Order: sequence, then C-alpha cells, then structure tokens
Amino acid sequence: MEEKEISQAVISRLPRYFRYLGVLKDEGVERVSSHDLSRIMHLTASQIRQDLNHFGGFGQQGYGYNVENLYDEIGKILGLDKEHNLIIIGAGNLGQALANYMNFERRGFIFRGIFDNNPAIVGTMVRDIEVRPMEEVKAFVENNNIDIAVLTIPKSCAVEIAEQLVSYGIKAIWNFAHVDLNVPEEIQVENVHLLDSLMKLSYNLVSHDKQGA
Amino acid sequence: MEEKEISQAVISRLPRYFRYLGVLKDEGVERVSSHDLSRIMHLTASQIRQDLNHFGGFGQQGYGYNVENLYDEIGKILGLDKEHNLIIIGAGNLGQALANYMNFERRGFIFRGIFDNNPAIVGTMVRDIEVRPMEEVKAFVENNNIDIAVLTIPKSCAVEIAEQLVSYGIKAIWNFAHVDLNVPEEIQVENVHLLDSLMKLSYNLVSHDKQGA
DNA sequence: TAGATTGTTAATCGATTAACAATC
DNA sequence: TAGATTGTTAATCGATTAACAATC
Repeated sequence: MEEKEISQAVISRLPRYFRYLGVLKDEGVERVSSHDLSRIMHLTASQIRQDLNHFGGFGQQGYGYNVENLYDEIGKILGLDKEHNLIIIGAGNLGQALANYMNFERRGFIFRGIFDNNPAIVGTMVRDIEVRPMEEVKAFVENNNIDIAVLTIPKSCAVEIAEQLVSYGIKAIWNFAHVDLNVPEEIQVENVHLLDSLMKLSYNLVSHDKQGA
Repeated sequence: MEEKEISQAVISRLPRYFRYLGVLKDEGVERVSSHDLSRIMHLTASQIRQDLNHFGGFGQQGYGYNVENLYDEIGKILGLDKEHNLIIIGAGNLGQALANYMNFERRGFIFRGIFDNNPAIVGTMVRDIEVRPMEEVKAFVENNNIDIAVLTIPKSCAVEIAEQLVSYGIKAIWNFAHVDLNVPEEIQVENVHLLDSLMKLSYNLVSHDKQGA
C-alpha cells in the first residue's frame, strides 16, 4: 500500500496533465520544467510539483521532467496500462453515442456489450455489437469479466439497476443518470450529471450579465 | 450588484440542491430543515446553511425552509426562469444525442439549430430541425439571439471554432471537445471532458484494487 | 413561553502557494 | 563549478465545520 490517501482534487488534475504531456510528446518535446508546464496549463509550478510528488519523484534537479517518461508514469497511475471491460446499460441516444465514440478504446476501455429493455431496440446493431435484453446482463457480467458499467438509462430505474449490477459483480459505474446512486462505498462511481453542468453554465452566464449591467 | 463573488464550489452544489428539493416538492413535502436535508444529501447542515446564505435568508428560525419557495429561489439563482437559445456545433453521435435528449428544454435551454461541415450529414433531420452547413453559423447566431453554443466536434478544430463563435456573439460554450478552449474570460465555458471523467474512474478502480489486495 | 432552527461568527481543516535547501 | 530546477517544509489562503446568539 504505497500511497496513503490522495485527495480527489489531485486525482482530477491527473488526466489534464496526461493530456498536455501527450501533446508535448507528439510535438517531440523531450523535457519540461514545472515552470514551463505551469505557463502552458495556467496553474502554479508549485502545485504541479506538489501533485506529482504524491506519486513519486519523477523529475530531476536542474533538468526538469522527461516528457515521455512522465506521460507514461501518469498513464500507469491512471491505470491506462490495464484493460477494462465495460458494458453500456441503456441503448438510447446517449448510450449509442458513447458506444460509437471510442477514443475510450484507445485508453484501454473496451466496449463489450450494450443492453436495453425496449424490445424495439433489442437486436439492433450498435458498432458491430447486438443490443441484448436486460435479462442477459447478469450472465454476461459474470462470464465476461466486466468491471465497468455505463449507466445511460432514465433516473427512474437507475438506482435499482445500479444495485443489481453491483450484485452481479460490477466494480465501477460511470453514471449518466440524473440521480445519485446508492451503492456500497467500495464500488467506484463517477457521475456525469449533464443537466447540472448546464445549470452551472447558466448561473455563470446570468450572474455575469448582471454584473456587467 | 448584490452578490460579491461566490466560489465555484458553492455554485456546483446548487443544481444538486435544486434536484433534491424538486424531489421533495413532488413528494408533497412542505418544509425541510437544514438538518433533514443534510441527512438526505449526505452533507453537513452547516454547509447547507452557509451555501444558501450566500444568496439570502430563505429560511425561518424554528421552522426551516419552505420546500417550494426554496426550489423556486434556487431555480431563479441558476437562471432557469429565463430562456436561453442554444445551438449545437457538430452533428455526430454525441451532438445528435444531446439534441434529442431534451430534458434541457424543460429548464429553459431551447435547441434552435445544429451545424456540421460534413456534406453527408448536412440536410438530414435531427429532432425536426435540419442540419445546416457551418457557413451559416454566423448569420444564424446573429439573427436568432443565440447565447449558448454546444461544442461536439473533434478537438482538432474546437479551439478555432470556439474563437469564431465568440466573434459572432456567443456568450457561453458548453464544451465537449477534449481540449481547453482559449476565449476571453467574459465568455463562460463549462467543460465536459468525458475521457477525463473515465480516467478518474479508472484511477479509483485500480487504486482501490491495490489497497484491497 | 419553550423548543426548534436559522443566520452568522469563530475555529478547524485541507488545499494551494511560497520559499529554500538539496542536488543534478 | 555555476545555474537550474527539483522535492519538501513552512506559510497562507480558502472552504468546511462547529458553536451559539437571535428569533420565529
């Protein structure tokens, strides 16, 4: 158990570091100092060094950080060197869009199946995979080593279905339903509450207008 | 200028308050104390009172908060009593999914148009609205009082198109492209970086496994 | 009135920033 | 070696929690 307990604030910044380092790497940049990176990313050099040092001393005094090395290390920290099998629950517009958007695949998130309880949708193809009925989820999860479920179903049934998925052995839920789930704390949940995000945008828009008036 | 400067941490919690109050309202609950609400929402009563008091004294000693009134007030704070016209830039899977998912409409976010530069998509119908070519964006924004643009385009062109949209008069951008935009600070931007969110889930999944081993 | 619960001030906690000795 | 830049400790800042007087 090398790492103690790293705050979610730090974790949330890791994918962004990863992204910027990827760009630098693609540009052929070999090394970067915390100061350089801070200018590009609009945060403080101090914060970058603090963040990275939660996971180890990746830098070298007088030199900075090796871009490719740091990129790889952060990838490993994020678990991108491992493959995760995921299924999508709910083959509506959003479920299908996520299934088709598969930059995720490139990062090790493998789309294995998609399920829906609407007979009109079951049997149709989504990205070479047939939509299966909900009754088959249990067996599918158990037989295919699925650890992530993506919830793109209405909030009215999301809480219940999440509980079922956990009982089938799911370890993590990427929740797009607009409701807070009720699962044991060892199950990882990441919420994407689109309406909340849009409301926040609305607040900032309206309150900025008010101040500018 | 009644409000000074309210932290984004507080703003981020408002939609969640709004959601829970909506549920209570639908259940016919008339009043709620900060303590009751804290138990339901899994946060402290103190935080709820602090958060709400940034915007005014909505409660009453010895009674608590009137559910319907507080719901309405938070709605107003979030700007949900006003209508916003929005357009979607990029009619791929995600753009179409968002166009069709219109719980947003119920909150005053009105879908007015959708644009794409792919000739194979231009002219097709998305939710009774024809996909228009990108050349028409400028005139459309100027003539239809559009204030929000939803970006569901590849990151390779997102930064440039965002700048153009701003020059056409867009006030806010809901950005689904996996890149940080470069717009003046008076333009409100809300990022939805799906891959970042999934990576965070991955981190928590992997690091939890490690600790449980 | 007595009990309940707010609004608000003060205390605590955690996260960010600054500073600097260590070291490449 | 001298200069650069890290890793890390200390200082600051901001956000959360606790406490309590005000008041319905």
